[in-house]
Amino acid sequence: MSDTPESGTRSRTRRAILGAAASVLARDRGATLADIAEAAQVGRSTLHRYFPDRKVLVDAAVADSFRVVERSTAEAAIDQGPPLEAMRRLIAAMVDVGDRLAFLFGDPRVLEEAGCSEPDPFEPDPSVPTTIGLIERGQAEGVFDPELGAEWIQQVLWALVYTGWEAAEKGQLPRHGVTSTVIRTFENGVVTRKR
Amino acid sequence: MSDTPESGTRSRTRRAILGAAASVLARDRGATLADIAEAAQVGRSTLHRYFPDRKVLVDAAVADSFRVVERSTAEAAIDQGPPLEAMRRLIAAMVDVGDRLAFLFGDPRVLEEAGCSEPDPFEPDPSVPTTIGLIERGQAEGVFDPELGAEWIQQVLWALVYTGWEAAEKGQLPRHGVTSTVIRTFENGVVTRKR
DNA sequence: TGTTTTTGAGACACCGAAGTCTCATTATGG
DNA sequence: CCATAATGAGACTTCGGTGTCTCAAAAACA
Repeated sequence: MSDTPESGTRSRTRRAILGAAASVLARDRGATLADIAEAAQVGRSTLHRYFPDRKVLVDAAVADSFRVVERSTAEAAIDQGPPLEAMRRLIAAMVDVGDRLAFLFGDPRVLEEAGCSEPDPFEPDPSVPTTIGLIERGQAEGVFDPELGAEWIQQVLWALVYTGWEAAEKGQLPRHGVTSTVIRTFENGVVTRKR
Repeated sequence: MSDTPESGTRSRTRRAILGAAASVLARDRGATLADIAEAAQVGRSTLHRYFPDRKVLVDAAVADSFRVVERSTAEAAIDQGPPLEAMRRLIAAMVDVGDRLAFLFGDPRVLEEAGCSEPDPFEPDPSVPTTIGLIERGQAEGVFDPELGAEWIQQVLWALVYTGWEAAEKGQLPRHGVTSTVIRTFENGVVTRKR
């Protein structure tokens, strides 16, 4: 239980590896540990020194990305204000951490059950506002389509953010336009409607 | 050029392998050739007999899935009738071949450029109606949001169909409800609107 | 500067999947 | 029913990624 605070150098190296892992694996699952080490500008030995084996690394990267996404989405304060506004803030926050999200999105285990603002399949902390909560609130207020399941809407949210990130990644969409495009699509779909 | 028509048995086996490959790889890239062989109810030797190495198999499976998707979407006759109706038929057709689509969707090479009704990055056949064509027609007629890029709308289409397939796969959505849910979401997004 | 920490390069064994081959067994079709 | 086509099981080799270890160089720190 007496965890030495870890030197500044070490924690910096650790973060570099975790970030590289998320980034590389987001673009290519099945990437090699050597690939990740290279992206982190670190020797393969060093990587193994911090993370004994692949599983440990991926687990840590998942947990880390969760924290990053959580931090970002927490700032969106999705339990505050009108659901529509809150959702827009949430989408912006998600796009901001697109690569982390893409990584999590691509991981089979995480993909299973996806509560966005809660740490994994742990028991949901009632004090932390969830995406599902926001969606249900919006449905209750008649803002979000009540005929669609809340989980479905959440899946769509993830899918659209991911698609936006991917489009930007491929240069099909300008970085700065992703958020507004995703929001517009998420809210209205693709069909033109009067008012 | 003199390709022997191939015996009925052989072509049946070949199809079984290709189908199994698409199905298995859709759910798990990185699946083993042994996994695929098992799913195809075929010995690993037989698989290698038909497809010398993994690359050849995957390439063939991609091409085959393309044909399947193409066949299905061709029946939707997306160049006929009102764009909205045509799009609904297209979505239904895509959902019908969801696993093939999921397989293609998950393949890095195919994911690059995605003309849906044309055979790969080959030069587009002007006689074959494309998804992009349908979208642009819809935009011209004012049915689809003209402020969204046609490619973006296509990406969204794929993403939603994929998400729907995945939801059904996980039992989150009943099979029979996928098409209508995807259509509804695609057209209107998730926000409730007056008329 | 001297000491300790941290690192990178390389050598090595290990393991699982891929690919090759043989041979006996089972279908298929004339 | 026989000849041939097709298959499956298994033995075997190859190959690439993984994980372990050593040692000298570089960086951090006091």
